[in-house]
Amino acid sequence: MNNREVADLFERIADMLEIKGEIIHRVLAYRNAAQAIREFPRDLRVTAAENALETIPGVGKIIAEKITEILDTGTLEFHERLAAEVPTGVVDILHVNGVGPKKARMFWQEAGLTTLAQLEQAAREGKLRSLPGMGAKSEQRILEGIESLRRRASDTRIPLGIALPTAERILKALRSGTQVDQFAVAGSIRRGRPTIGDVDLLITSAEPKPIMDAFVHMEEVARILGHGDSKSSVELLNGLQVDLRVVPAERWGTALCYFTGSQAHNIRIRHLALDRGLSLNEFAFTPTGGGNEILCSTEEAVYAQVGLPFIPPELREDRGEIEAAQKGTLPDLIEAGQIQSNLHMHTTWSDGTASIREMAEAARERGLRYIVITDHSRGAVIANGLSIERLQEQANEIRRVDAELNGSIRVFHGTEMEIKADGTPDFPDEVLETLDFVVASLHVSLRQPREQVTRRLIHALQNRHVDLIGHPTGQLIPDRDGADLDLEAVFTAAAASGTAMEINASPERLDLTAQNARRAQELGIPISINTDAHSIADLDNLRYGILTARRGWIESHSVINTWPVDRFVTWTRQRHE
DNA sequence: GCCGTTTTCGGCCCGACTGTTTTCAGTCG
Repeated sequence: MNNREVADLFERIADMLEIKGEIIHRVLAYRNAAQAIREFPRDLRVTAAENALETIPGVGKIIAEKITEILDTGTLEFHERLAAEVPTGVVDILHVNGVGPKKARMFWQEAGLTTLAQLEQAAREGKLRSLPGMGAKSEQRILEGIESLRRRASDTRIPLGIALPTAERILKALRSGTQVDQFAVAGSIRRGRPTIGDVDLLITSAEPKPIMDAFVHMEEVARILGHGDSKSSVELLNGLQVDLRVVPAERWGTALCYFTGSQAHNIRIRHLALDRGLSLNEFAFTPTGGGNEILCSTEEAVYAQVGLPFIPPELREDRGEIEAAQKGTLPDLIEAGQIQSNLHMHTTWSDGTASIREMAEAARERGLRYIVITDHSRGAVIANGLSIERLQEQANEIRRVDAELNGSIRVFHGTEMEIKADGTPDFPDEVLETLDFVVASLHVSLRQPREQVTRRLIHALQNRHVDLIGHPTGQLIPDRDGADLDLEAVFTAAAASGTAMEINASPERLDLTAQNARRAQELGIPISINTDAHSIADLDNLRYGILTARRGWIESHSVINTWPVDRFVTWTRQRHE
């Protein structure tokens, strides 16, 4: 089992324990462990072999033993026992919006409902309203919840590339015609997480009521989950849940911190506040011994109150940012404005939609100084990969466009070369050495055994013509896990060869992940942030790559896209010699 | 079940909203 499957199993255990009425803190312990495992940057199997599972925060002796059992046997006896007791369908019922552990248990124990279908039928027939605390409205709510659950079952978390533009569009709509003063997208979008559970919007306004009304009556709202003066929630037609909160301007800082999270980060900040005799919530600091609230209208003021400099939202995951802030060693994070180049993009020569000239001009409009055209190589048949002959023809066109643009932006010739299933490069050395820049990527046979797929990448890294490994793991968001790679071995090879590793900015890739990129930077591996654009519009995906890099603590000195063109040319020439 | 510079016990976030309740329980974030 991989990390995600282990995490899912613990999440399931937490569900079943909660339905059983287990004390909430034991339930939360399993949920915390599941979350920690899901985000753990290393392979659990390796960590288990090192006997280091208990170094994962939230994993103690007992859960470590359970992880070991799962990894050794593929099952967990504790889970089997629970599963024999709590029907699977009751766990499904727990996931219906509006149903919590108490109701799931009541439906099961009092009404004998053990599947979603049974619950749905009972609600339709009006049989739930006789149960305590239930009425006609709750039945309706449950029916809607079941429908929503089924809608979400196909696409669980929403990619950042959908959630962020949606959030910005809603804020823009709310701001026209109403009295919105300050506004922000908070939550995991602001932290740049690759997938989003729901959208958190925060505003200040002297007159919130009309804003709330406008919000719940937007055209794209599928249903209203809540509608109050300070908080409203809706579900959009695309399944995304959006929460809108109105806060007083003088409490903007505490509220924005609180709703940006992460939860783990907030808990640490609260503890720092408690050390100073202050309790902290979304409204204010309050002296624990009594006394007046301390209000913060900015996030800077919140951090200052606990003796810290401002911590950028992308770092707020309790992954060392608080210690770094205390020591004054917060990273100087990469910013979009520092990016001078895009080293991975496609044109109509392979599977892109724009010409070389169009891509170059669009890149120039976005402030870039140089680009590399990297169409697919011949092995990528489905993507109209270039034969050696077409590659040579393309070289002529690129030289021509580069000359025509007259230095306003430089255009270089590269390839995104297949790393074939047998590990051999798709072009021979004598072809590669005619190119300015070579990206090598895995597209096929990602499900090969760990040793084999790892060997393929290492082989590519040892080719002196290869400058960059594109989207190293091959993950697709939210559907496909990356290849089962020994990334530590891959990184060791990359550090030795000086080959760059990509943070692919396409919102469906975001690969390397933030945590893997952070590790790569630690090892001194050059990082490259590229859009892998297949169209002009895709060039705007750079923002997702920047967010991911910042989440990975990436500083500008690690990113080869910040280099002026001379340095880039010198670097590639030296590598190819 | 986890955790620890108030450490081996006793905490672990709590407030808004909803629907049912006739004063509050359950859910959610």
